[in-house]
Amino acid sequence: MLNNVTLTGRLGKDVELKYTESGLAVASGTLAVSRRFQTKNGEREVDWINFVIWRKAAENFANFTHKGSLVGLEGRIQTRNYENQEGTRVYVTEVVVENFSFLEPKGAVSNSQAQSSAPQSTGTAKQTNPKNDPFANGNSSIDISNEDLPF
Amino acid sequence: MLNNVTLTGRLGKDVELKYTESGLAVASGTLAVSRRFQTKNGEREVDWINFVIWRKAAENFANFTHKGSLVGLEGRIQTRNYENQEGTRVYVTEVVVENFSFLEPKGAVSNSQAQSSAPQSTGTAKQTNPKNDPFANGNSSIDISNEDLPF
Amino acid sequence: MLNNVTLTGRLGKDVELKYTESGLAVASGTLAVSRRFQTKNGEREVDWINFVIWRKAAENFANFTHKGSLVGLEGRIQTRNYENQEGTRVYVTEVVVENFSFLEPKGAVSNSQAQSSAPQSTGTAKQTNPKNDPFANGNSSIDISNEDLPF
Amino acid sequence: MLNNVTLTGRLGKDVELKYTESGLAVASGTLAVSRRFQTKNGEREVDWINFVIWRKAAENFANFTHKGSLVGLEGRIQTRNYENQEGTRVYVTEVVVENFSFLEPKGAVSNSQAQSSAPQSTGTAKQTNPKNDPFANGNSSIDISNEDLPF
DNA sequence: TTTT
DNA sequence: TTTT
Repeated sequence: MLNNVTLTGRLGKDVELKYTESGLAVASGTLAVSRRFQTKNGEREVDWINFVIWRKAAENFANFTHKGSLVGLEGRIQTRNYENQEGTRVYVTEVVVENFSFLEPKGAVSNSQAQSSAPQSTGTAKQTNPKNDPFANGNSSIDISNEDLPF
Repeated sequence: MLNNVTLTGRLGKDVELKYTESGLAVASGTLAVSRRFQTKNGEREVDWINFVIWRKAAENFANFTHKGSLVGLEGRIQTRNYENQEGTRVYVTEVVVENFSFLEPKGAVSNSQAQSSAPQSTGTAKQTNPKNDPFANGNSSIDISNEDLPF
Repeated sequence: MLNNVTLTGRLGKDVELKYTESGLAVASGTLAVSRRFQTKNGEREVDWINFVIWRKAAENFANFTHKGSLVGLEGRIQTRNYENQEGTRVYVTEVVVENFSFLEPKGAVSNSQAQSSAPQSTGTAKQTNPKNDPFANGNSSIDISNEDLPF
Repeated sequence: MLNNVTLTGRLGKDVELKYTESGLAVASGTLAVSRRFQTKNGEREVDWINFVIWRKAAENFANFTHKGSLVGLEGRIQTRNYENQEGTRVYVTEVVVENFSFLEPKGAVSNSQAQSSAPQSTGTAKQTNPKNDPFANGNSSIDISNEDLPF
């Protein structure tokens, strides 16, 4: 069945990069997407949309974004559920990202490198220190060979 | 910001039609969208995606669909949260439908009218008894004047 | 950059299956998508959208659809231009399909097999004779291994 | 039927703002959307996608964008055809924009005001001289009342 | 809590 | 638990 989502927005915080036991990279984050219409009182509400990215793309995304980054995401809606510690079932809806696009003007990202502190195993993103951002205003797949792509 | 969703799938149950205190119609339902890829064991997983439809379109949708109907939905992802009876915050992600399309072959819907039992105030959909489905394989907005459209 | 299209509609004619010199399968077709809104005179206009599908998916699509088939398509818009015989530049806009979904009820496709006449080289689709349609109301990727997928 | 397009890209030139005889504003333009994948020779191709925007939104869009602006567009694919001066039929595929989003960082637009030269009747956009861009990184509908919206 |  |  068709299942297609396209979003632009800003990262609510740094993306979180983890690895599954089998070694697969997964980045998870939440995107702030402000609504088209203002409320009567002139405010603009925001939808906070959770997403995940798999494999090599997860690492790329983590390395070139940070809290506040403006990005575009394409993917599909996924639902899952699990039992939490209290024994109640929790329902999760999130976007599985299949393509992304960096929408920041060139240079904007490098500024943010300072706040990167290279955490380890379960850590937040930013393990590497890209000097320049080749993706700025560009696309997601530069230098990503076909084998690397999870989709 | 851009926020766009397109889905096809089957209704997990009859849509639920309610009215706000101010008299606005709202239909809510959940769509079963089977995934593109099978699991290793040859099964096909399903995403259960919640959605809401507002105003006149809600009534139209409720009147011409039922549990199992094949439909297409267009809209945007919305998130909201509230505190439940136990005092814990519940996070909801759902699709606000802005357009829909009936994908059933003509005649398929009328068969289902038998199982309709016309509940009242808070009730599930199917308040009316359409003899034929003018929307079958067609579109959502037949006979819907501009004033009626919530979008 | 983001570039996402989702469509449902009916095939204006049988899809045309060809092979590139390097042996790649390409299916091309046109989808009739009826518009949401009627004109003042109560008619519903149709957009005729050209599309192409590559590789194994092209063959699957060709084998399981025919003129009139109700399908869902996901992909991206592509533009290209070439010089025709008269030396004037022709601009083409088409959808490159990355995923599709058969929306016909089960059995609907087999009826159409009769009109299939298995043409050769440049020919229209339908080279094989599927008895049943395993995809009906299902998805595009049954029995398609990862190697086969063009996306 | 479903017909949904989402794009991000840069305007190939200033949008062209015209008025129909009945006084409806129409903006037309073309968006450069660079492709996800590079060619073997390391280049990134671009799709040049034509679009139109109607009514008040057309004027807003024209006033706050210029050649090179980074924007997001949502809408649907439309096809039409007409006979040109030479008597040959021309087929047009374009995106009818139903929502848009400015993705430029704040301030970026005002820089471009200098190159605006406010043409008249058939002219290119930029009739007004917005000092600030209230839409920067924001949304399309600020200060647009419901009556103004073409969708 | 789910559909074919 | 949030972004500009």
